[in-house]
Amino acid sequence: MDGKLPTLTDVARRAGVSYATADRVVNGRGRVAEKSSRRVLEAIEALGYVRNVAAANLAQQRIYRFAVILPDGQNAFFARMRAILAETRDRLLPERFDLRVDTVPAFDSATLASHLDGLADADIDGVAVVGTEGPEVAAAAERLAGAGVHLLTLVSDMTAADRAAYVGIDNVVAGRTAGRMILMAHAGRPGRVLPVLGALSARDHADRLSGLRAVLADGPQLSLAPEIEGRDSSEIVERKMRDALTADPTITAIYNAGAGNAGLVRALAARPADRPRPFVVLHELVAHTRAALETGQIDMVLDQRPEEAVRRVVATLRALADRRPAEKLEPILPTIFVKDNLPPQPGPADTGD
Amino acid sequence: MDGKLPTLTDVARRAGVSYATADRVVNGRGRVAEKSSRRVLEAIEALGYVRNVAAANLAQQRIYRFAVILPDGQNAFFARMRAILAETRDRLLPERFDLRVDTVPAFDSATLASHLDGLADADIDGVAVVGTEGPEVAAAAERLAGAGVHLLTLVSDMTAADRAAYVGIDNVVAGRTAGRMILMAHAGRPGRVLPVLGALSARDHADRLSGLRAVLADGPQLSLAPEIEGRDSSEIVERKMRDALTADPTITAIYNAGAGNAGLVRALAARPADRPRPFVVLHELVAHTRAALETGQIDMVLDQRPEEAVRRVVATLRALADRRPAEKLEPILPTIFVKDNLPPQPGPADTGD
DNA sequence: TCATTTTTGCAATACGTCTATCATTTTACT
DNA sequence: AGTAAAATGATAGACGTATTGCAAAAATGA
Repeated sequence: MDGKLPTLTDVARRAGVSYATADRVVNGRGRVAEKSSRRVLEAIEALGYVRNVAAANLAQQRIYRFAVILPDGQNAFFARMRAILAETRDRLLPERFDLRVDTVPAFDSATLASHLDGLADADIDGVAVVGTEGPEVAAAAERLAGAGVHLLTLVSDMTAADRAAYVGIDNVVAGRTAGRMILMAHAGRPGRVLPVLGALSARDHADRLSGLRAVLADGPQLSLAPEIEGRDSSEIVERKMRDALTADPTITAIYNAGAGNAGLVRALAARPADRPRPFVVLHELVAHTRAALETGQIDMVLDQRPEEAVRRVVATLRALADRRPAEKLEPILPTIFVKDNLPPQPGPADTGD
Repeated sequence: MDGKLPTLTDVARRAGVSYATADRVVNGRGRVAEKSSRRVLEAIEALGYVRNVAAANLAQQRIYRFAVILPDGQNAFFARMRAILAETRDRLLPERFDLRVDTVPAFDSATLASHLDGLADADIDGVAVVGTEGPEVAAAAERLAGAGVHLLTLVSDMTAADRAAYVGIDNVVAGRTAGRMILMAHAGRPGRVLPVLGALSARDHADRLSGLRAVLADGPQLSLAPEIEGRDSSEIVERKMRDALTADPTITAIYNAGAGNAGLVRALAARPADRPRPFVVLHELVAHTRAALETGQIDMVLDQRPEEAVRRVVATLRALADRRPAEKLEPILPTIFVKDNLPPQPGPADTGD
């Protein structure tokens, strides 16, 4: 490890070929005899040559152009995601990343599709989109792929579409984890679990619920109440939750696979004073779920770590743009928050490198 | 975002000064009139200039030379850490990172100190070391700082030393989290918690234990058994654990803040058949803790995410080497594993970018 | 105003890779 | 052997920044 690292010129000299030939080999331009190719590869091996990406990027005037498309609205989770993206954008500017963040109306697959079409002409290398089902979107995704633009799904996957990878948590696993925690919290005693979700048609919510069910089968002393569909709206969740708690006084645990948690907490606070509070598991650490944890109104929050998701989006899109093999993308593991391991700030801030 | 980004030449032209003057401003070389400096900064602002790090690194032939020092031994956790470091090293090679991983005898502060002294002469930019207390180490750390080498502590902090940052989990929080889980698993019923640690003199273990104690105070129905000192050895842990379980049949939960988990599981398996298994919380997801989770011999594993630690070490050392402000380093949040959210492979593999 | 100091401009070289062109050599095939 | 095709060599400019030495200009002070 003394002085300097070998350059491609060193490799060429050692292989007994010209720089041009060595370059043809390492950049796979073809038109190289098998014998020369082998000698170059041997020289690379022997010298421990590694391509200098700084020099390469400079020579190519490489600019990575990526876009992330998020649904609009006042959703606290996506607000957090947006903040993380803004920070990531600034951090990556000096390395010639052009990371734009676009917003489209939520659940509007037609608008999303036309927005994707717009990106195909914008000289973009890769796109990450929060998956929305729909034939228009699938068709737009296919057109994108045709235009050489790489596509990832973020947070929520979509089925048919031609996406390179999904970046997000495994929602079945998340539901199973919630179920395991609820099971533990009953310590073998009987109980009744009330599931809440946004809509049964939302894939991620349905997955979480099925994970919950699978694990609760381990504890026959636990029964499941009929699920509440809250449309991710605080008002609807609050009203339906009040009704459910009144109708069924035996409920010992609540799992909300969706949003609308502010209403859930309000309904809980309004329960009869003599009734013990059920064990409550929610998703996403944002201002109000954090507050509810701190004050002991709920017990646990599963957080899908948007920082990690953003980091993986950038890493994966970059790998795809470089035609490198993208790293294996295992699902992100949700972080489990209780009142005792809350990070200093509203949301956890991971570092990136 | 059409064509190309502004260069420092563009900035100079716009500011009405020469390239040399603009360069003096951005690189703080002094000898620039206040007026010129202001005009350059305005031009930078107006054009949105960002320094091209690829070009800069190329021109400077920058090589980041970092070293990580790990304790030797067959410890499964550090074996995992070593594997992650090896992978990180390969991944960073093309970006001109020279990341070496050294091994020193565990708990041998004299050898560690002399090893650190060796690094001071090795033209190294930064070092991360698993903290070991001791005046020799503190003195060596000071000499390192004097030689302009940045020092981080990793996994385990050390008190007096002159380190730039600590990268690792907050062990008090980890203990509190374990305590909260144990509390939940008792669901209000009485119980007795048996704490295990390597040694009371180990700072991280002691911190975890104090966190546990703090939270268990919330549940007056839970009492604490006298802690076992297992020296992180499976044999010692097994023997003492057998004795403790025999002596005190009322134990309902076990928390091992240290290592030696293989012995712990063996002792558990040897308990009288009629005795219900206590609720068990351990640290670090490695092959045998994972297996014990899967087979239902234990309930929960707190993992300190060595991948994240390695990523932060690299990011922080790089920032320090570049004389950039290092990002705020919040403690790493341990991941909570139960049998339902285990990653596909032996250890969780996060991606880095 | 003159001497001195400070500030600025100019020019050149280097970093390692990419890209392209053109001439030359080697190989393959009839 | 002769021709076509394939492979190789030589070379040069570009990318944006760092770094340096030296000359020229401007500001400062007496």
